[in-house]
Amino acid sequence: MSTSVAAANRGRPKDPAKRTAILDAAKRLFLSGGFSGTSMDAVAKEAGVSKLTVYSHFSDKETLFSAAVEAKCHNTLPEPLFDLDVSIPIRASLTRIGLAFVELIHSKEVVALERLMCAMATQDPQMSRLFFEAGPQRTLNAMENLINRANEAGLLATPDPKHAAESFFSLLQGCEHMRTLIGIREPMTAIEAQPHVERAVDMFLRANGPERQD
Amino acid sequence: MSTSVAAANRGRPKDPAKRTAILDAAKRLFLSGGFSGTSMDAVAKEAGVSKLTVYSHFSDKETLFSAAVEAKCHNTLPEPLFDLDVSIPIRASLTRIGLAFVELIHSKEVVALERLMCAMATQDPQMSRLFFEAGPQRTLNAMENLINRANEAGLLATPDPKHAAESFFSLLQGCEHMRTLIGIREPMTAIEAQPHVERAVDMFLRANGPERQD
DNA sequence: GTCTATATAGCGATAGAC
DNA sequence: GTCTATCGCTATATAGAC
Repeated sequence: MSTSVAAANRGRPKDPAKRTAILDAAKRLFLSGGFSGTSMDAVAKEAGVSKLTVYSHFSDKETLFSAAVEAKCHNTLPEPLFDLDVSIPIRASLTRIGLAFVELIHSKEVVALERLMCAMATQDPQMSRLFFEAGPQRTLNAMENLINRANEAGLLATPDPKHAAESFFSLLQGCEHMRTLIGIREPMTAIEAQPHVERAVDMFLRANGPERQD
Repeated sequence: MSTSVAAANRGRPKDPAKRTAILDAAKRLFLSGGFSGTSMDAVAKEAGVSKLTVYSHFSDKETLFSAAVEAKCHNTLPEPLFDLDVSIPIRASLTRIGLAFVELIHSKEVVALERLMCAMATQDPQMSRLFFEAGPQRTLNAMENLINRANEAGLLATPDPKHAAESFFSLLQGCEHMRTLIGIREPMTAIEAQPHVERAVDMFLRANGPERQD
């Protein structure tokens, strides 16, 4: 009642540039240091503002964390990648998607985000849900649609497109991605990715190619 | 020089039961709360001893953490599981391994450990290395050996046993394991695991079965 | 008596809230 | 910038084994 809209806009307006600077700083620090490993002091310092300014834009640490993570969750493969071109071999289409996927999941940003989501599992699974639906789930859906269209075009003969999409990305992840996640190897380079993707596509086509024997 | 063996054993001996209690408490708390999320006070309380007792057994927090993690790292599948029985169909052998693997990686203990290793990636990758070599790497090696023996027995025709082993476990992990890791679904039940494993074995045999066409 | 494990209390540093 | 809670860690004191 007492806090009317008019009252809320009184006084010196908040600087949107500072809000952006705070959010950017929070994104960097939370992603690399996690929730408890990042202090509000550090965020303020990184953003070049006072701690009070941080609290004036974001009521508490949890709110700032949520805002930072949400802004980082939209890591997906470009949609045009999943536009099926029936005039080129399906193997080429799958290889192109595979290479882009491997590059994505080995990017510094996605690796850091996945690590953070593992940490959030025991604290706030709602945040993980947000991430998964904004990122991986969209990619899975796009792949399933592509498989359906390839089936209709006779390029594939996949009995179960949903599980086929999951198996394709599982193969692309492989064991190397887990090694990268836990920090015992560097992210895959493009040179390393090529044969890895070819093996995954090979296996996928053996199970789902048009010449498959049932 | 001055601290001889005789001198070290003089006086009131440390209670081994308390050391065990401290380690057990540390294992529980560190695995669920992580390093910075677990206080030495909490460990002392959980173990039912004073904080100084904790420090008398483990010189500092890092040492206690290492001891707790090392004690938890030996999660592997039983070795007899990988003894190839050439008298039963290879599909049955693979299914048995697959079910055990899925059950293992969806166990509370392993999920918590993997989450912890993700958090350690940015802090102490040496710990992750320890975990991977004590656990997953052993399983990968055992599988590679089994594939080699199956090849010799004519049960499989796998051109690249090492990569085949990795692809097998990648398929078994699937997307559901990532969902479990980030906390957006419950671990897979045995009922759910059965068809999942069958699909993975199907795909593996299509690529590596003796009747494969090159 | 001598040595050491354990307990209580508290130091210094740092975090988050305001 | 101030306040308070809490962290890792420790100085002092007590209890127990030889």
